[in-house]
Amino acid sequence: MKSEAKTFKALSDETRLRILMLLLGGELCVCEIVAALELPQSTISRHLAYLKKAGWVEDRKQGIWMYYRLERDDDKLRSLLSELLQETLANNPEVVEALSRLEIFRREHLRKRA
Amino acid sequence: MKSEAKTFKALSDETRLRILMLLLGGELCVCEIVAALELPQSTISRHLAYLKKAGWVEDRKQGIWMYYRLERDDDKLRSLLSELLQETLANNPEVVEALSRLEIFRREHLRKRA
DNA sequence: AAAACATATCCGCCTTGACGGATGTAGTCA
DNA sequence: TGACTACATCCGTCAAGGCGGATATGTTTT
Repeated sequence: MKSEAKTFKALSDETRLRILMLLLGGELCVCEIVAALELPQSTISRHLAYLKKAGWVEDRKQGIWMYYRLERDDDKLRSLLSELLQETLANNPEVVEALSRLEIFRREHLRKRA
Repeated sequence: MKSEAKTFKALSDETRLRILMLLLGGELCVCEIVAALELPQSTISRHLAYLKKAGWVEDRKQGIWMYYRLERDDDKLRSLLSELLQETLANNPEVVEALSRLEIFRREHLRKRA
């Protein structure tokens, strides 16, 4: 029961919810999340570390960048919650806005990277 | 988005998860929850107040007793989460044990009340 | 080597909330 | 009225975790 509480706790912060909503769209590096959410880099890194420790995300280093994506294991609670988040928050204005800022950022940085 | 975070935060504590699992079975008074979970009354009352403030439960006073039940409004997130909890934790050993202690307590206090 | 960038972590500060014994407040019953 | 029960709240204590500027580390580019 402790692990379930921990899983929910990861969702108990607004910033982390937004990060997860972004990651539902696929892998992102830290600077993309920073741009999309307009928050200090240290804040984003801290929350990503939290999400990783809680088992929600995994990371991958590539050159300068650290990419984060949703963890794809067989944890039942987390997969159900992912669906539920998609269902409930996909059209949330704050999420939509963040996704739009993400697109703008990507266009500006016209994929110099791989 | 803040309210969603708050909804999840209510689920981020083991004791509150157990209380909610008990309430999925129907209305309960505080002393029944205390008996089922074997925790100090002040602890249970505190968590119930938290759950009420977070919109998860509502209460009803009857004589000496204070009855709590799951809130039945049309909050989509909460109703989905209730189903999910039922699905995920109904067979959890700690929950099953608590339910059994609840039954014993009820038999001992052979419903003097209405 | 130096400059520029991406990221993680450190730091001090502050708020939230968990704990449970003790106390206050009603309601009930004799 | 007095005793008993159910419950909420107060209290002091403590740990977790939020914030963001500053700093350290590592990578790439020139």
